Amino acid sequence: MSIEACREKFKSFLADRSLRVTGQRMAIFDAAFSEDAHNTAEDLLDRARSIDESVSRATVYRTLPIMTESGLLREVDIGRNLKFYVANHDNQTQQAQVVCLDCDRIFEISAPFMEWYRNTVSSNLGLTPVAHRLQVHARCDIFRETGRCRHRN
Amino acid sequence: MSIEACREKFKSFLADRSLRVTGQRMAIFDAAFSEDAHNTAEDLLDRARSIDESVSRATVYRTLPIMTESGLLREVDIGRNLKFYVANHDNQTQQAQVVCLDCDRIFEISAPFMEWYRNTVSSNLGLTPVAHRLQVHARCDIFRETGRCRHRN
DNA sequence: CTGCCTGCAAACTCTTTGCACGAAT
DNA sequence: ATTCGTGCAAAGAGTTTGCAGGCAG
Repeated sequence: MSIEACREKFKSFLADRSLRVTGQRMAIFDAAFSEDAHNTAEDLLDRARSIDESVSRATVYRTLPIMTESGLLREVDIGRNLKFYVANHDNQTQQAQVVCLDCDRIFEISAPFMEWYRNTVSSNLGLTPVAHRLQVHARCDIFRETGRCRHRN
Repeated sequence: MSIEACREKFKSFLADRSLRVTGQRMAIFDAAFSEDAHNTAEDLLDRARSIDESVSRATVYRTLPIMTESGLLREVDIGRNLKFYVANHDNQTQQAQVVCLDCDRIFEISAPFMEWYRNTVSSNLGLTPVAHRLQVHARCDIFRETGRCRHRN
């Protein structure tokens, strides 16, 4: 989906919930969609400020959950006391991550079987699945030995 | 594996690494194995202190990574800025969690296909898998409506 | 005009760290 | 006797919150 379409979708989402379409919220949206990467809250604060200088850290932290709920942002938590946020152009939910512990990269991969798995597992327990997380943490031997690999430098 | 066997295994692990077998470390071990539950560091501190009053928070935080590396403890991070620790009697690594967002429980389930999955995915990227995480977050409609479900109360 | 939204700074939670003392080998 | 382990308290990182003023609807 185009950024413009996502932008409109975000505005609609806010309107539907009787939330206000403020300059700060749109600056944070633009920051998140200006780069397809794994951004920290701080990354987004910096980038949002370069669009609208008045954006504060508090507003970023207050806005990220809203964008996450709208489905336009995916929250990626790889267990490092630090969350990453990824623009979610196509409302994808069947993603998994491979986290390289050596070159420190996060690779997004699709994991279509999660749809089936989470339904199976949850219904066995009488629960309704709402989200899942699937991650593989790995090492890059080449990077560790040579200081570079095909993923980073 | 029996607690006693695990206890000996922990002592061997420490010895092999030239780490000392201290009263505090063993108290923390005993705290972790005294209850098969998802314990926070604070839970384990309380319990360890009831065994050996001198145990400090710092030592708990310094010991948990050692126990985790030994394979006798599993670290469970469900994305809440708070880690849980589970005694790992049988060196299990193919576990997944179902986290109920309503009754706030964590269910451990086995996910044997992860062995295959993590190998497949990592080798596609030229990486060596070292760990994985698989979680399904779910809601319990019955609990939300009635305040109780078959899992809690 | 009304009440949600905001920036600021302080508070919070969990975890880590520097230091001097104490205990395991 | 050495050296590693420990408790204490302070620092640290990321995130949340109370408040008074500002702006969207």
